[in-house]
Amino acid sequence: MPELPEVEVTRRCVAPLFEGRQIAQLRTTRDSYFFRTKPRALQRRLKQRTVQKLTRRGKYLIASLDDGSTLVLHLGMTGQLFGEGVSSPRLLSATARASLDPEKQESFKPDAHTHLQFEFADGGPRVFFRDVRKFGKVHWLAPDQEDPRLAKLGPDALKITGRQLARSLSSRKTPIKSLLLDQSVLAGVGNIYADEALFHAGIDPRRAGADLKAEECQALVKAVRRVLRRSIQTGGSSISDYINPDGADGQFQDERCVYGLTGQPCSQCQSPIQRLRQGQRSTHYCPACQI
DNA sequence: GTTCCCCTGCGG
DNA sequence: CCGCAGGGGAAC
Repeated sequence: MPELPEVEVTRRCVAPLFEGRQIAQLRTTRDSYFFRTKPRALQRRLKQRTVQKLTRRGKYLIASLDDGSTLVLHLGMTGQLFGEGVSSPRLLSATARASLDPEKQESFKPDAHTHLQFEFADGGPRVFFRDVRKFGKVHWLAPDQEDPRLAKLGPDALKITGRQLARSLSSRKTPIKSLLLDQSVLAGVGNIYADEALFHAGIDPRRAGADLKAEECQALVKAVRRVLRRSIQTGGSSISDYINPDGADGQFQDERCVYGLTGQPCSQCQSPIQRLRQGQRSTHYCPACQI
């Protein structure tokens, strides 16, 4: 679910809940694919550690700890990281929601999908990591230990230059849409913002990477930056699962031009937005505006 | 390059 | 019942 903007909004919201606080205890669910580091080991490694800084690389959140070790978090498709006290029905499944009394503003209670509960020594608000589909990941790194996945990330999508992009695309016959999703080319773009950026740059998602001219690469990185910045400003996109850690919906979904708008008239030319399959993901684009 | 997998829930 | 979903990794 979350792409760079949602991860960045999440980081900004929860950083104050992590930074400078000592973890007293970590509660977890039972072992699953979610845990790259097993629950027991995670609990042992984090106990008594103080979080110094919460940073972001691409779609990863990285907590640096006071003993030089690192906690790496990825939200996957349905991951939610938020502080205790948030009251939001969207955190719950439809069935769980139905059983809630809408009158009393009940705050979130950890449920079966709440895989991490950070409890702090100051006794203040806990931090929860909830993930229904468990495509999210948590991973602990010893001091100086490198994560091969992080090492493979390309330049952050907010920072990559047209020149850098052009260089990565040369000699690639893969469709540009798929290349935008490739985190080793640039880090942070996912399915929504890839489609939106290609629309704003006027580029057909099926074109081979190597086919893009220098000016088009320039236009594309500008479009990528514009949609990502704008989405961060508006609190991200709330389409199905995502909500801000402060419990509010993002607003960027209202500014979408193509994603999830199959059959709707293009905002520029009124042609119906088309949908197609690339890899296992769907792509949305305007057949008239994007060439 | 595709294809399939991980997992759960929703909506047609 | 089926196909769909802001992700990523591994196997053909």
